[in-house]
Amino acid sequence: MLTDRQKLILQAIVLAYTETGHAVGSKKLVEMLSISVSSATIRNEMATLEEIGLIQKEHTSSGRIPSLAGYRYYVDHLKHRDILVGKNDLSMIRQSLDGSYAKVDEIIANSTNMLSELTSYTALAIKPEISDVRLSGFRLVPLGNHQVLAILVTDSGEVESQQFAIGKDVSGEQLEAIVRIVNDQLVGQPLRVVLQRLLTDIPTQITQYLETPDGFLQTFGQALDRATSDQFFVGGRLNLLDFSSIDNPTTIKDLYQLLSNKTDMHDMMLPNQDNTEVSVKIGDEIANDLLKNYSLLTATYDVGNHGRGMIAILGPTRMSYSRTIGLLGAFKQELTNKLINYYQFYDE
Amino acid sequence: MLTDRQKLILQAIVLAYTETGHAVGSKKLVEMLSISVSSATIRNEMATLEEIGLIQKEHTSSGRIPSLAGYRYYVDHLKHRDILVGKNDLSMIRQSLDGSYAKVDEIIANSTNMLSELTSYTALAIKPEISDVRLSGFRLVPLGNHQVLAILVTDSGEVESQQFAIGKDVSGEQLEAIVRIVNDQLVGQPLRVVLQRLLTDIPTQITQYLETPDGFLQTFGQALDRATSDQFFVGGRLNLLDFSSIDNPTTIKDLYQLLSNKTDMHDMMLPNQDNTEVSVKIGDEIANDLLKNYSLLTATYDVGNHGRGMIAILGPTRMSYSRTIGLLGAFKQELTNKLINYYQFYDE
DNA sequence: TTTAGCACTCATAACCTTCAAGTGCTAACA
DNA sequence: TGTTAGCACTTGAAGGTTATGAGTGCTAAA
Repeated sequence: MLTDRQKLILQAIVLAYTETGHAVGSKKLVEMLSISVSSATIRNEMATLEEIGLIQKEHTSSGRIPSLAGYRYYVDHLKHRDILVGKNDLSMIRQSLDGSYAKVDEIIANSTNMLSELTSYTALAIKPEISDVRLSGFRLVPLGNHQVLAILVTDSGEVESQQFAIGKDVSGEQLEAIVRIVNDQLVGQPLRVVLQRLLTDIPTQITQYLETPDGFLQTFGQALDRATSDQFFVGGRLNLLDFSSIDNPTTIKDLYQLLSNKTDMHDMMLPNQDNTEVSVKIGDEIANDLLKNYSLLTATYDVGNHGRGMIAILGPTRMSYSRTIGLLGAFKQELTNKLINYYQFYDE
Repeated sequence: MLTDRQKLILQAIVLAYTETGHAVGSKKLVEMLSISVSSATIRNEMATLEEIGLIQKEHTSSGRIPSLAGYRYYVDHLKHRDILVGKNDLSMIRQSLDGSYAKVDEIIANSTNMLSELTSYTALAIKPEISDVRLSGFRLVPLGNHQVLAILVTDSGEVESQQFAIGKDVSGEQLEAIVRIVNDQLVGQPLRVVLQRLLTDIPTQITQYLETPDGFLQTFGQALDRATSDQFFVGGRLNLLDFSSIDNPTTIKDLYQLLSNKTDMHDMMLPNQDNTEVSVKIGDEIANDLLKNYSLLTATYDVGNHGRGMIAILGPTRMSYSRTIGLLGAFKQELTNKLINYYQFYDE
């Protein structure tokens, strides 16, 4: 258990270091704290804090910087309880979410851009997901010139369309027959079942009406893929350049690679079990070696029967936790409202 | 006019510098050239070349590097006439373009990726454009839940679809009426006319059938926008990190910004008037200050009545011109074949 | 428990030295 | 006239030295 003075010192170190980026020495702390003790006393306290493992030195005679455990302690116990969100920030958030959107994708994509701009870090988002999305509609629209547009609708409200080419001797009746097959057997099924049957029994059925069903099946598969997996958004990738050590360009490339991999990121973003509004993972708490110098803040938003999604901020371990946590929390709130509002229109 | 020996020396300097990145001295040149003159003679020749402005020093006592004019001279007069394209490269190109594609976009996007991988530079591409694309088809497909999918088809074969929401009291007849308006008045018109009328007389007509036509008009506009402007592809953006001076992260950000601006890039890519298969712009020949340390190679491909497009490579001025020009030329050829083949299917 | 005092450590920057690569010039040579 | 050897000179890069300042840990006294 830390004494009050030790807490004060740790807090000051975190604040000063995240702001300036320089290690903090005992004299600086005396100035900052307006506490009436000498620097020697502070030094003694710092020695204790270092022993506990909450702060560390960059080299023998340097000032102290927070250790990962130090950040953790700060986030858990020392940051301001009622986190302040600047009025400016809040109105920016509201303004950016205002306006009419045709797709959820737009709202989410816009959110990542906004979040990354507000924080100068990198923002991630995952669309609202419900556990068992089902295929709720299917159309084939002939466009002329042997082109057909396939349209998939899911019960989560997603619409995916993709064109494909058919042989010139394919008639409208044949297309209708295919639509009937899909409607009878696949509509109403969970997407994963649809995906599976697309690989097993459906092809043979289609073959009766379409000599070369590959184009159609591929199209269908791709659209399905998009409907299930294209739910991951990244904003402000370039901000990585600002806060990553650029010495090694391979690392940056690897990072970019990582950021485009939905499944990896999804796993990493799963929140801690601590029931806080914003989950904070610091350094090696993130399950990926590439990110051991980063922190990941995640907030889960809930839009009722339309599922839950996540928004997250990826920044350096020495990020401004108070501000960023506050911002993410506020954004989550506004986004939730916006989405509920958006869906209301379709739900009646 | 350069003597043969001067040409030889300039060529050697360009080759050595583009390969190693180090300035080339007189002794190195003696080794490379297996010419039976002394380094002093070479030095004299180099002094002449510098006077002419084809090579330059990095500092008083350094070896020489090509000046922009030097690269230009090399490209115009010294590079191998029959540029070699490695068998490996060629088969890679063919392989990457092989396979079936549902959209031209996929072919082009894939091409930029391939080109950037093969060259380790950044690749750009513009889809085939015809001067006067017309709207050739329009549909509205109700999807249930107050959602409607608008589908636009152009006579260049583009298909764009976008969903939008309608009030719950809108009937099928109303939608049909709208389709009729569009079919009667807009289908067959050039896109720019469509775009214009969308801002003038169409809204009033739509209002007769739709109380709040904003959603529809916005959707239509967006889809049109995409059909006309979403034709620009970039591959291997990250390669910029390898060959740009990373000292200044702002510059990298600015570059990225620039690369996402279609119109700017389009203008820069316009080929020189020299009737070569691959147009080469070196350093300040590119009409943008940000790119004054880069070279831009452009090849125009022609797919008959489906228009022309461009593919391009953006790399450092000290790029390997022979190889890259060869590669881009070969790629252009293969891409043309592939596209002709692709369109043939629809043209009959 | 707190503090003043002090010896010690280390990163950083400034300065110097050395080294290798390269140049330009001159004078001699074919 | 073109070529060459020779040489003094320049320069960036690498390595070494030194001074400086910010900081530490420890000791002994208050």
